[in-house]
Amino acid sequence: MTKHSPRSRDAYHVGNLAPQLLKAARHMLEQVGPTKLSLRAVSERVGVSATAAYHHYANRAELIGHLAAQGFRELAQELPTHGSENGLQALRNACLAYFSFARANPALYQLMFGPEFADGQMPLELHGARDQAFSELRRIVAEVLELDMEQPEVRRAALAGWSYTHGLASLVIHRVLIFPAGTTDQRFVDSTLQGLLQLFQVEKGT
Amino acid sequence: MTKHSPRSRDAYHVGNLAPQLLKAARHMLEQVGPTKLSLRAVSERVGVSATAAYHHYANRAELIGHLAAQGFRELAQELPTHGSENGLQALRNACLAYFSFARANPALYQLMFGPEFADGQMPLELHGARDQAFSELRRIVAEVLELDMEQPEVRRAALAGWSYTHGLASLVIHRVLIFPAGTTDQRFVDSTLQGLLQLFQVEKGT
DNA sequence: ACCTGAACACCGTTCAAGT
DNA sequence: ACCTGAACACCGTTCAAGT
Repeated sequence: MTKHSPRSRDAYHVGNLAPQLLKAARHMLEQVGPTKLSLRAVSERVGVSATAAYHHYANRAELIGHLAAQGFRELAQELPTHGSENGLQALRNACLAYFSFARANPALYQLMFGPEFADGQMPLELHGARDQAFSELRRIVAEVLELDMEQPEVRRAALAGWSYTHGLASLVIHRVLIFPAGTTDQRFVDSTLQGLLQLFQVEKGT
Repeated sequence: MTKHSPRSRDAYHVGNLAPQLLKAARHMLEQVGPTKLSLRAVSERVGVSATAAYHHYANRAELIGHLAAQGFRELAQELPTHGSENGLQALRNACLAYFSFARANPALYQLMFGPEFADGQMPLELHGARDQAFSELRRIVAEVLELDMEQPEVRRAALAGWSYTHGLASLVIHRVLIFPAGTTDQRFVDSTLQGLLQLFQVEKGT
């Protein structure tokens, strides 16, 4: 009969709210999409008042900033191309890993590269995580080119490679390109890479 | 003294509201960004009640759908690479035109490729305009490859080229890559294209 | 046919107050 | 220190009503 008795959402406060909010947000993100993820809904899901989140995150932007940072960390982890025989293989494998990550976490990927952070303002954590992911890419490209990571050629080539892969992932995720029904990520990435090669074989001839 | 006298917003109704709303929306889009463009604000700007728009567009999605379609039409128009000496030049010029369009209309570009239309649902007009823009790209690639537009090789190559250019534009627009201060669109596109070439010169050696 | 105002169900965010 | 409820300024959208 005491006031302690749980009332279906387990009373007053929960303990470590911050990570719980993050987890709930991550889960809801893939359900409702990056633009429609609301603080109020996330709070309610955790079983806490709508304003409780503001004691752990400055605002919505900071919450989704953490989400995006998490995404970049996971992406950076999956990039390393374990056992690749040669440069071509390493590049292809990185491209494939990148593409598969985006396909597996479409809403998170949209958030990571979406307009929410297009203005300069974004959490430091996010900026760091993003740079680290790009570093991973540069490392791979440096190996392929057999140059030092800091060389400007490496930077340019990494940037170009990132553009290509990001573009492919982005177009598929936003359903601008319809991903062919009967195919695997691997086959699709390979086939499109063939297309790119063909475009440049012509260029070399001129 | 009649009721006809204009009251600063010119009385009851305006005439051709639909295009006026579109125009106002287009203008506000670049100011507030794709996610924050609101029907209410657009309506107020035109000087009309918040609900008036619903007599001309089914909902917000349809309004911004028209906006995006307009974007694809303009993009398709700017792609044709008038006088290009050879294939490489044509490709580069298309890439540059595409990139410049995105840089000149960042919010519109974000809208065109943003999550708003990632679910299957989008206006027919938008779908058509998008396909037409892609057709333009295929035509250019077909010329470069000296093949028929309908060939699957052309489709794949166009898709790859689109991915690359879209990726580059998208990363710059979302400020993932910081566009170098002292540079022009032309120099930036050329430099990055060099990077891509370098990446593939290695591949050819394997 | 075209537009308005009130209303509903949502948002993000602030602030005084409670434990 | 951590959480809540009421409140404010916004949304999209519906609906009955006005011209």
